Amino acid sequence: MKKADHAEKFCPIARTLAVLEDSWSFLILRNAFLGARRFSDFERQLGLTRHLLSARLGALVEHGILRKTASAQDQRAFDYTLTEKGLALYPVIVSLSEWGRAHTLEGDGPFDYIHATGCGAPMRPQLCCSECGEPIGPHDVSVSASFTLRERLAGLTEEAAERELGYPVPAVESV
Amino acid sequence: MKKADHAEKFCPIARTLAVLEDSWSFLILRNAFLGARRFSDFERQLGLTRHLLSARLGALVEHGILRKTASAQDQRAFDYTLTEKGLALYPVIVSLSEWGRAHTLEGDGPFDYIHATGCGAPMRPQLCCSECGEPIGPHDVSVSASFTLRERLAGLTEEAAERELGYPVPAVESV
DNA sequence: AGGGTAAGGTTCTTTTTTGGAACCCGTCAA
DNA sequence: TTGACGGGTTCCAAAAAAGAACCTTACCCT
Repeated sequence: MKKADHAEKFCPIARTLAVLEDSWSFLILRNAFLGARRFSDFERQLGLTRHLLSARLGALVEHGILRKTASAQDQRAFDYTLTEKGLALYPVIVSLSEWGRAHTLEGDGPFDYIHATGCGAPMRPQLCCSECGEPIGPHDVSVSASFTLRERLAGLTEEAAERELGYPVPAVESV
Repeated sequence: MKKADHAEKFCPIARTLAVLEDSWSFLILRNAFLGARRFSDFERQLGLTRHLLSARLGALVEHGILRKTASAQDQRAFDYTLTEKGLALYPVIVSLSEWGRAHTLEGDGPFDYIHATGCGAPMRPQLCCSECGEPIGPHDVSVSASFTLRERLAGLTEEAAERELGYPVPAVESV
C-alpha cells in the first residue's frame, strides 16, 4: 500500500497525514506560525531542497492551508500565509512541541516560556474537554461511532470495514 | 539536508518529527491507542509492508515509545504496548484527528462522538492554558527563549543560530 | 512423532522519491 | 546595462519504499 492512499481512508487522522505528506510540511507550518512568508525564508531556515519546498508549498496552497499572494514590495516575490484552515493546525504543531520539550531534550533544561496573553502566567498548553475544561488523557475518554460512520461501513464484513478504515471498527454506543 | 538531521536541531518539534519518521508511525500509534498490540494486528490493519513495519516498530521501541514484551499466550508472538512516553503522544494524535474531522471529511457529517468520562457530555478536545483554562490559539500566546536556549546559541551569528535552530531566533523577553 | 500453518522477521528486486546541483527567466538596484 | 536576486524547473545519482519470496521457531492437530 502506498502512502498516498491514506487520503482515501475514512479516518480523519489518516486524511490529515495525507495532506501533510511528510515532516517538511510540519516544519513549514511551524515557521509559518513564527512569521515566515517567502519561498526564500523557508528555504534558508529549513535547508530543504528547492524542488521539495516548491512541491510542499504547492500542496499546502492546493489544500487551502496556505494562501499565495503577490508581495507588495517586490514584483518577483510571493507571500505564503496561513489561512483559517491553516491556523487551525496550531494544536498539532503545539502538541508536537510539547511532547518534544518533555521527551527529547534530555537534560537540556527548559526550552522556552509560553504565556497566554489573557492570563500572564507561564503555562504549558494542554488538551482539555471543551465542556468541563478538565485535562484529557488516553484513559479519560470513550469514543463511539457516529451514524455517518456506521452508514459508511454498512454491509461490509468486519474485515472489509477494518481495511477500509485502517483500524478496528469502533464500538457502536448509544448516541 | 536530509530528514534524519532533524534530530540534531535544537527544536522540540523537529526532534519529535525525527522520532516519528513518517506517517506510518503516527498510524501505528493511533492503532496502539485503539488497542492493537501485535505485529500482525498492525500489518493487517495498516496494510504497510512487513519490512517497513518492522523498522518503524523497532524505532518506536528504541525510542521508548513502545515496549516489546513476549506474549503470554504464544511463545512466538510479542506485544507492542505504549509506555508512559508513548501515552504522552496522545495530544498529537487527537489534534490530528480533530483537524481532520473539521477539514477533510467534506459533507460526510459527524464522524464520531467523544465523551470525557468525568463529564459525560459529547465534547471536542481543545488546547487550553494549563493555568487559567482558557482555549489557546495562535494569537493568544507569546513565546520567549529560555536561558538554556540563549546559552545554546551564545556566540553564534543570527544566521548561524537560525540554521542551528531551523527557524529565526525568538525574541528574548524578561523571564 | 510428523505435517500443515501461523507469528514475526529478513532478503531480494523493482519502482518511487529524494538530494544536490545546474539552469532559467523576469525583476530590481546601481 | 550589468550583475544579482526571487522563485522556480530540469536533470541525474543516490536513497528509500513496495511487493513478493524466503526463513525460523513454535503452535496445533492427528
